[in-house]
Amino acid sequence: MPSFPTYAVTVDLVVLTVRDGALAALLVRRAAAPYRGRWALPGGFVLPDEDLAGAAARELAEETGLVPDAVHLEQLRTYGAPKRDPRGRVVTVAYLALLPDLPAPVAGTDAAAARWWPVEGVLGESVRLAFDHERIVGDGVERARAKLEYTPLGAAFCPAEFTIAELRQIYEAVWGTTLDPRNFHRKVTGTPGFVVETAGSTTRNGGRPARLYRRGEATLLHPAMLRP
Amino acid sequence: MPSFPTYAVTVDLVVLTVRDGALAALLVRRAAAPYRGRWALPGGFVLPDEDLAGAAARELAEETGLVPDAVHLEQLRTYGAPKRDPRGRVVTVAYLALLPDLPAPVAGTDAAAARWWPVEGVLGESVRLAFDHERIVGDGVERARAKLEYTPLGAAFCPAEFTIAELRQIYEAVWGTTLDPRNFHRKVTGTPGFVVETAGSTTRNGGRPARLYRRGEATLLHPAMLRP
DNA sequence: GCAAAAGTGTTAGAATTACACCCATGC
DNA sequence: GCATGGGTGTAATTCTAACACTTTTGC
Repeated sequence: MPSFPTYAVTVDLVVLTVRDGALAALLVRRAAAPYRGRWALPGGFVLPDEDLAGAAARELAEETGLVPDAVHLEQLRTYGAPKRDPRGRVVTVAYLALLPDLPAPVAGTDAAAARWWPVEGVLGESVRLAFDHERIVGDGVERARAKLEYTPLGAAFCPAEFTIAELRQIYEAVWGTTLDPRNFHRKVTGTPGFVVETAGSTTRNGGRPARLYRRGEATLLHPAMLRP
Repeated sequence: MPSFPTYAVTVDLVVLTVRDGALAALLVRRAAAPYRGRWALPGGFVLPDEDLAGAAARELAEETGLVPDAVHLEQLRTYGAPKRDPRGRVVTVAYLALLPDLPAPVAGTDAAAARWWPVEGVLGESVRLAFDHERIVGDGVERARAKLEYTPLGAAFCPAEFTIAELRQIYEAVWGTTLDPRNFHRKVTGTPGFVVETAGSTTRNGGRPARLYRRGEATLLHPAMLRP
């Protein structure tokens, strides 16, 4: 094997949830240079005997206290432009995590300053991120929006039991649209494996009691639910 | 910045074309250990001042002589399991390239032994690849199959001018199915921006002359063309 | 003329859309 | 009773699937 250049390899996490009717990303404030004081994606170096998904799961657990089974975590894309980190050549493998709105917002151990930011602000002008993280967030959001079309992943944003209207509000927040409640209900309940009816019901949203559902086993939607 | 582990970073290419009615991948025979003599994906180290897509384009040009504009090249996925390369920790960023069937099959400069292999054999038992390359090929093939559904990328496998029937044969080869020629024709010509009619026609496939088309400007198909 | 492939027409079914309307609760 | 949201019915429309049929070439 000839000599070859070496690189630092990190994982960065685009952690998304729906809070207050809006899609939000988890960001941490950088305590050290470069970009000291700027908001950035949570992440860190890949350890020597850890695989990439394992590093992503570890970082997510450190930031949120969540066990990997409870969340959806998938590889997003890898970023490796030569000048993306002023300290040297750093290649980062970005992962996308989709979470229910957490009761204890951020139970991080090493995140003194971590909070949820609406993605509208992050992708607009109101929050400036470190490194190329705004682009990574943008790619993560677009992946999430696309996946809601052809997978049942919208339920990953919901707690264990949820109503169809709550699921619909997830779609509306992620896509930034409104959906017909009646057609949405039929589409979701009529797609085998999308959701499973439970015994319970709730009136937490007012009006007639709504049935509670759990996530189903399906991984793909046929046919897809297209954005309007 | 604390101390951190460093890694070798490579790009590996899943280069696909359709030859003799079958989807085929470009593989090179390894001249050195490990896996000496085994077939593997073309690829190599990312140079210090090169970005990832640039490294992929350079490797592709070295193997095929093709300029980047003429081919479709996209990032596929990154593989970084600790033991995937016995020489040490190597993270590889896989790229997917889609090419027309080349007249001069492999005009590689540094590929003494390079050839096209039908993916059926690569993903079956008849060819054993080095490293985790079989899995990478599998991921690339699945990406290509999926993308034909919702993008006009099938045309990336065709020469500059092609008939609708030739495009249909691409789909049939990639998906391993048969498609109704009449409905396919209507779907392709009826989707704005998928293909653009040219002045020419050809009888190279026998029968009534077929109009020749070029790739259109569209990047997404609405509605998608689903696999049967 | 005949074979072969290109391309058009037509019809039945499936899925989406847009609403009207009824249901079951809290107050 | 009445407001509120949950859920079903139904018709118009669009998209797909299946296949009969016509067109234009080579031989």
